[in-house]
Amino acid sequence: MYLGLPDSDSPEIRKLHLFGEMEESNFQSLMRGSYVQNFPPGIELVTEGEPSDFLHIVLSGSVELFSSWNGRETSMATVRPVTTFILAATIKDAPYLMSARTLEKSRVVLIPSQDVRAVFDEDSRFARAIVSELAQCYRTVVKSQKDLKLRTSLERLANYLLRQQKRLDGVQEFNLKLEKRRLASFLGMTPENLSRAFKALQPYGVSVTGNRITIGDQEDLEKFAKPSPLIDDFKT
Amino acid sequence: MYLGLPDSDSPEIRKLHLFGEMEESNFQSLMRGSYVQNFPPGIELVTEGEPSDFLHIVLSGSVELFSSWNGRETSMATVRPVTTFILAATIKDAPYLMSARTLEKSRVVLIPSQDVRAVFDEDSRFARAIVSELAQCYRTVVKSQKDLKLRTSLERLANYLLRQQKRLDGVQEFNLKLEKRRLASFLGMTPENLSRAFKALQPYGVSVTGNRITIGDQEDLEKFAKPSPLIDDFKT
DNA sequence: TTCGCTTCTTGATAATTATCAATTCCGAGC
DNA sequence: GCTCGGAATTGATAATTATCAAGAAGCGAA
Repeated sequence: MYLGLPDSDSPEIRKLHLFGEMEESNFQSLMRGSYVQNFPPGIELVTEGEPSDFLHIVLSGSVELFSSWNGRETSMATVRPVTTFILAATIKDAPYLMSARTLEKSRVVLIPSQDVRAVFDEDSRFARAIVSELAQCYRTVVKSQKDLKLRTSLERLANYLLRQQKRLDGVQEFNLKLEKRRLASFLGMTPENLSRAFKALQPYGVSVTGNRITIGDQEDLEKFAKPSPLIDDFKT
Repeated sequence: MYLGLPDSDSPEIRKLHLFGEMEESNFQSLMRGSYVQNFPPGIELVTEGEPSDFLHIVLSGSVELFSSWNGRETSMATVRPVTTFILAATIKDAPYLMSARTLEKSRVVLIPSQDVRAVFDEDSRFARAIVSELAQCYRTVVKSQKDLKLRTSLERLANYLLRQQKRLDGVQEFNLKLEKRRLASFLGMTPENLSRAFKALQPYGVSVTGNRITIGDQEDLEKFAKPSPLIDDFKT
């Protein structure tokens, strides 16, 4: 009989904001009902429209959130360790609005949604953490919406590169963490367009070899990209 | 000395999901610190980037949420009575991500953010309501993002009209609730483009006179618009 | 290594959307 | 009613972005 999550996995989960402050007994109770699984790349973990039975946590690998309509598909976000996803659907007990698939071999925790809702009612610290996480998610999508509506695709790419650079402490060179076609979809453009956009950024000191990006002159690129904390900062 | 909200306003606020379940004493305490004000049209109530000192509630009139970047501006949402706005910023004690202005003469309640956060910690029912509201907000933006990324402007307009129609119990004729230029901005297009888009929907039975819309053949329009509950439903 | 597959790139073209300029329309205020 | 000014429409044009087709490059499996 299955008795919950392997002990080796729970400490890492406990470290997440979401679970960091809650009562140990409640945490244990959540973990007991959960299970962890390894998936190969390209597996669809979640399908939009289906009931949200589980809160998911990526322990390793990466997961793409995407949506489809009328034969078209768009990448909404990439989830990297260690992060939860589809919290809102779990909380509202509503259908998933996005699908999720593994991009690489990934280790994923599944916590039954009804357990999450039950513990939410018991544990006020957990409740507070959930609120904070949800507010964060909301603000992230709002920023992304502003990015989409206020900027051209070239400006979105330029700002994306600057965000990546900032995340890596301002290094001059770095590798893209996404396949280009997924990056294109995430940025709301076609792969062909992304290719041309990279070229169009050459005059601003951006050069690309495979998935290696070099930002020759950060100031120059910023002068074009005009990054704004109200769109591009992760924290606020 | 000012002693809080006029008694005439609180019942309506109490009716909101957000405040419906909380302890009366906590509700009273929130109301005591709040105040209500009438604004003429076109007043900027909130400016993006500023600290979020108040949770706002529209009691009458309407308020536009919008954002700017690099000299451009886009309409993000319209808030109608009786609804709160900028809850996430209040909860996170983070800067506003959107600005807000009155579209018409409006009556607005201002609740000090720190009071909201304080009561949140005291009152678990209020906390639960906030979570539910935040999750709702989040899901609304995700849907809007899908609308933007997966559809052309013509498809967005068609689906917008169908949503309005549905909201009005399927009436054949109705008035737009927004100026066309604001609708255009909300839909992510220019006013000129919106004008042409209306014409392009004529073959599907849509006719427009001023701000009066007639949907001649709903099925026909739906065949073009392909509405999806995962983008267009309010509730889920 | 080589094969086979997918991704990426490039060029040519088309569709979509934006911009600019000029009317026309409509409503508030006189 | 009339006048004024912003909003909406229309036409012409430009910019942006997508599509289609072909070739190049990269990568894993045999």
